[in-house]
Amino acid sequence: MNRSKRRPSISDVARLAGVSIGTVSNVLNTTDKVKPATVDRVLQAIEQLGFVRNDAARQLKAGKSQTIGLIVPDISNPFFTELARGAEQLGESDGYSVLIGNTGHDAERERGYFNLFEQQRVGGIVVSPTEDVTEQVVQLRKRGTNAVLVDRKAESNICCSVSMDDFAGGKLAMEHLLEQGHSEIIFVGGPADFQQVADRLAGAKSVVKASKGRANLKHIKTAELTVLAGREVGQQISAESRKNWPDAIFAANDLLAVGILQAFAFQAKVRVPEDIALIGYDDIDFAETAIVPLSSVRQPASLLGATAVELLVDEVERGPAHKHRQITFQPELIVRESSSKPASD
Amino acid sequence: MNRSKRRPSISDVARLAGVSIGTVSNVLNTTDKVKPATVDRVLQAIEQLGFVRNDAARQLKAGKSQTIGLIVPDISNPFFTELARGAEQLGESDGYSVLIGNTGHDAERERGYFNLFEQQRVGGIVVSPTEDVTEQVVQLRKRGTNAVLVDRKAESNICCSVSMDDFAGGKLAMEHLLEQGHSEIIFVGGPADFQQVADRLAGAKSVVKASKGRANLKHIKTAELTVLAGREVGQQISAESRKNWPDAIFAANDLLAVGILQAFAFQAKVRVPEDIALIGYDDIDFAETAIVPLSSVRQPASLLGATAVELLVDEVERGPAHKHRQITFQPELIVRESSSKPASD
DNA sequence: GCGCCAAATTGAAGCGTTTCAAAAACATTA
DNA sequence: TAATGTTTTTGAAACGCTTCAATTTGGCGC
Repeated sequence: MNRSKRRPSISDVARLAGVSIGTVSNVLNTTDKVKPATVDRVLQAIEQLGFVRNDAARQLKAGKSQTIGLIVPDISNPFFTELARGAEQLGESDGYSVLIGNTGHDAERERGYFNLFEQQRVGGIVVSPTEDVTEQVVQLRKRGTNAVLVDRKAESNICCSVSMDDFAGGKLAMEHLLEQGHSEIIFVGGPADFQQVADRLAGAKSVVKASKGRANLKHIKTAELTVLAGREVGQQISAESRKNWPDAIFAANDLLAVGILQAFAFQAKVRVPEDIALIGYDDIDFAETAIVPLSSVRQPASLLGATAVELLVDEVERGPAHKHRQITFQPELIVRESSSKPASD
Repeated sequence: MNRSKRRPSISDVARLAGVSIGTVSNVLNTTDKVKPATVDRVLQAIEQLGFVRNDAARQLKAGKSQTIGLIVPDISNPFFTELARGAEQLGESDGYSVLIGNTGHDAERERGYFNLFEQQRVGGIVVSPTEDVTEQVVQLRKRGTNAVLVDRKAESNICCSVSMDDFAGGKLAMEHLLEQGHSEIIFVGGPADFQQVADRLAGAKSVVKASKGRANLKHIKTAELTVLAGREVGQQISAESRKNWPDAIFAANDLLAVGILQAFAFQAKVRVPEDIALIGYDDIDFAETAIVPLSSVRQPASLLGATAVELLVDEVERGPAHKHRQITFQPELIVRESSSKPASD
């Protein structure tokens, strides 16, 4: 109707209902100390005026908001979509909304979201960091905003963190490949300064070392952890003459593995697993339904997100009684067809 | 340090810098009417105290926030991820942050986000609706919050909308399949009450009708538009005896098409496009890199999102001068291998 | 030193809530 | 009826910011 008019406030409601603003506030917050008849009158006035509570004012008074900021490097990666879902679910059950900030691996944008969330006085921040955020977290905390690291281990005493044991995951995948009788193996992944990638590679290397020459590991670096990057590597490998093919490929994540799979399938030259075995990492939903069901190292992404939020909420609500914890989950090997021992060979 | 202490406010800064709070505010808002020396002093005080502006207070005063709420039914669908990206980019260039609410096709959650966003006094709401939101939008608008529909056409006069011509898209795909010489065609998709799906099917049907008996269209309904649902349909079709196979399949979106493709490839029975041609819808990034590059009907998802935000911002900023518009984009046929005419046949 | 103008700074009002001590209304008992 | 206890209601004081009319300061010409 009259779009220019001020939106009705709590005091407009009070006036119309013939009560004080304190009473309206009590009704809004469902305090049980208001007489039912009064409640009705107030609700009616609210309805009539189309009153909607102003969250900014509420927050200003409260000093804190029932919101958690989640910063992730790449929301289009199913691992993070899943992680976010876990965070949202646990947040909701504790009465928090989760706001997602997507950085695209850009440190600048990461800092932008730290700022935005701090200005909004979110209850706390969960971050899967792109760059080293230790200093930022320390500062943030000094100013009174809590933070929890996810998918990255924190230096203890700084803050809580929920991470995966990527080194163990790398070992798991590599040991599996060796057990299957493979010895010439290629690790595909990058950039090298992604901690997770580096750890997985290190885990794999440790197995090679322990095998005392029974296995050999090469590393093909990629600029990204995407399907497209995987596809390029796959084409590159299948273009080699057959004798240069590895026995197996360990991809740093499932997106890469899927890309490799696509390249192989498209050219119909390399058969998986008969010619080259393949294992990925993350066990995204898509792995199971890939053209050849993909072996992978499962990370409980949803649980990671949920646990991070849980720790954060604990910190926010228990205050000084809270103690920082570094939780590390162990990954789990999921064997599917892409890395199975050739049946008849 | 002392985490219990109140966070510093603008007046703490003012006191330390020896100026009035008005001046501090001017510095924060980079008004040019402050002497450089004063600016320095204030900035130093801000630094020293670790002051961070309280956004709630700022918003309360302003009455509006520089935020736009975006409500989508399924953020894990690349179409919506892309749409959101477009919305974010345009929003950012106009100085708005975009908050994303994911409903999972749940009308209850959709209403929840409407409420949340309204309480937060967002600048406006962009929604790709799950249920009919006409009434909600009308109410919202009456109370002073603007909204724009995306991927769904609005009844004119209600609000702006940015949609795709799904009927035309359905025609496009179908005409292409007929041109390739196919006549027995299956449309895969559902639920039937998704407007987009219904429109695409209607478009396809209109072509069949115009063909005067040259073509025949069946409909296999699915409960979701996911890879998994597609896979099931694919298995079902390939399980049929060869003579019951259709010439071509038109999938209501690319996720379904990819699932179908997977089922066919896995069982190595049906060849695409030699045995059955396949076309999807959306042209998600993944379509091009699918195991058989997937023909599709391109929707400029990013542009949809950006345009919706553009209309919303126009409405918010120009107020009464704004006129509602219903923008409809035309989809574009993208022919790839999955539907090409068999080379030698 | 004076007057004048522009530039810089001030400070109080107000945004819409929540909170909480105090007041009012009502109920119960002596 | 008065005294007492209990349930409701009240209303003013924050919360931390922006705004803007009013005031102060500083520069300049005379």
